[in-house]
Amino acid sequence: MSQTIKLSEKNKDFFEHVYQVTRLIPEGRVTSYGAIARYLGMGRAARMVGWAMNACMGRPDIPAHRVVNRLGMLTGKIHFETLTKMQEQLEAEGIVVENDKVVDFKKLNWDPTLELEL
DNA sequence: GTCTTGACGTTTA
DNA sequence: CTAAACGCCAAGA
Repeated sequence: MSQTIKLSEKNKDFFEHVYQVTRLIPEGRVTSYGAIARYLGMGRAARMVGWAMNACMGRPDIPAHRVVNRLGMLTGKIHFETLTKMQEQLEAEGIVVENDKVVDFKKLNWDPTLELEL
């Protein structure tokens, strides 16, 4: 019955939350999937964040290039228009990327739970 | 309805 | 320190 609809709405809400948080990432900063997932209450479901990102592809309003894994590696670059697009966009914002990973990632790490102070 | 895959993260060997 | 397995939730085949 309404269960299916209810679930769909809930999922949509989760996706939108991911989009909003990603959109709130300041320029020159990066965050991790796990951080967003935890902020949304998903805890260890960091994969869902990546899944949501894949659905957000095609939207320039969502800086998916600012979202990297916990190691600061550009794991999602393969889903971009080009493999170098992600790195180029990061460098354009002042983020130094080397060997497909963000330099000083720890310093540039932007955690919504901390910055937004839940 | 079941199995596999997936832009991750943590834990154990 | 490195490598592999498990756990998480969702979607596609």
